[in-house]
Amino acid sequence: MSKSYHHGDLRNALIVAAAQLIEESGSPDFAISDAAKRAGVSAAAPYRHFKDRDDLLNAVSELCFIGLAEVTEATRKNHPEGSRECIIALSNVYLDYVARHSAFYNLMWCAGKHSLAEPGTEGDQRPGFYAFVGAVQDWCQKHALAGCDPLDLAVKLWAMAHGLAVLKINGQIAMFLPAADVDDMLASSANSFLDGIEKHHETG
Amino acid sequence: MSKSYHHGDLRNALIVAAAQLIEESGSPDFAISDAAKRAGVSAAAPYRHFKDRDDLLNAVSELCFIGLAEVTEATRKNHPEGSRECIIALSNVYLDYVARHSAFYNLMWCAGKHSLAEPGTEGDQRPGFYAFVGAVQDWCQKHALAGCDPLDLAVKLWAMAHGLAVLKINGQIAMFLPAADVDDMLASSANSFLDGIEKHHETG
DNA sequence: TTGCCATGTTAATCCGAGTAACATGAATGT
DNA sequence: ACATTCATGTTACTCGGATTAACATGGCAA
Repeated sequence: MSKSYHHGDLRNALIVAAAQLIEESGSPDFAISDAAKRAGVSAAAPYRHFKDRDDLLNAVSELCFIGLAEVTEATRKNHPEGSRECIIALSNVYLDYVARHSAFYNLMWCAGKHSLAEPGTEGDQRPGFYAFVGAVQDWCQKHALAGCDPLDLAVKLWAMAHGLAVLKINGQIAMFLPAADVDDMLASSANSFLDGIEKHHETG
Repeated sequence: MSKSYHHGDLRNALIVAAAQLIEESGSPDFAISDAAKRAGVSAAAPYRHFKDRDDLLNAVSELCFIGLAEVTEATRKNHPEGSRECIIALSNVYLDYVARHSAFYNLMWCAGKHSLAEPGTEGDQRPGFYAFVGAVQDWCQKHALAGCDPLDLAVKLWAMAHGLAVLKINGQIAMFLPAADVDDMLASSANSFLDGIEKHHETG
């Protein structure tokens, strides 16, 4: 029989269903009961696998972070170590990922909504970022910029990509610069920034 | 009598009550009925002034944007025209405003939650940003950087400030750089960026 | 004064989150 | 094979809060 009393993989089915509903509606305000229906179970079943709504949302969020880590790490491998190109590529991949998953933006980043997973735990959100840190570290070493902190630099570049992503998602870029290519903006932002860093180390 | 059947200024009272509840709880998930209670009216009264929950939330959001525009414009007036200092100060004021109103962050910026007001209408969110654009424009002229688009530059700097604000609000900065001063990070980010722009115009 | 109608009120309805009590069946030990 | 157990589902609630319907008040204009 195709439908047994026990689902078998309901937890994951619910996460997928929730993700689909979020993507389809463009907002995280779906009904648990709809996710349950889509997974073919009753409205109460989800509570066997998730404490409450936020718990399910967190699981979806983790999925997103895993996806982000994957593309980020893959990108780093495909670019020369220590190259500025690698840093820019990572920034753009980040921007694209965030923009393409804009419906999940609130889940992933919005203030205090969902608890950040603790470092070292399954949902640790840092792996994706550490590809970034590594690339910046390589670049610093290659360019003999011993004085600068790669972590600090990485966070600044990250903020740059993130800021553009948010403004893009919210339509602010389109409002002020209708013809702009956000990828280009990010690349030139990062380039100017890195130029500035290099300049500082040449003259200072 | 102090309490008449008709409130007299219920619309504004509700906006204020909602803003208070959001600030007190740190999240925009307050109950309409609580806002009504605080304004001293019944739970259904708000619907005479707001179509639905989102409509009230939008009104609160507009209030925030007005506040942002005020501090931004004031800051611009208090700094030398065309100075880099003015640009940095504006960036920091922006960062501070967003961080101090983090409970309102979702209302103001989060993806598609609330419609952006149309240009020229009462809730037009651009005035605050145009102080920024103006400062960047002054700087470009003063430094004879004729080739660069001030609007483009302004958006990039804005994204920088915004990105750091988001990462700060969400605790990401604290996670990766526990000792960091985000204001300093923003200032040095913007300085490196502007250094890079200048360098480009010197050499290119 | 008389009536209008914007603004309030009370009393529903509806929807969706979460819980309680019961049901099923896969796995496990005898 | 058979009985027991417990994770996982089910149905049938409760509850809060958004929204609406029908009625009430009173400021204001003709």
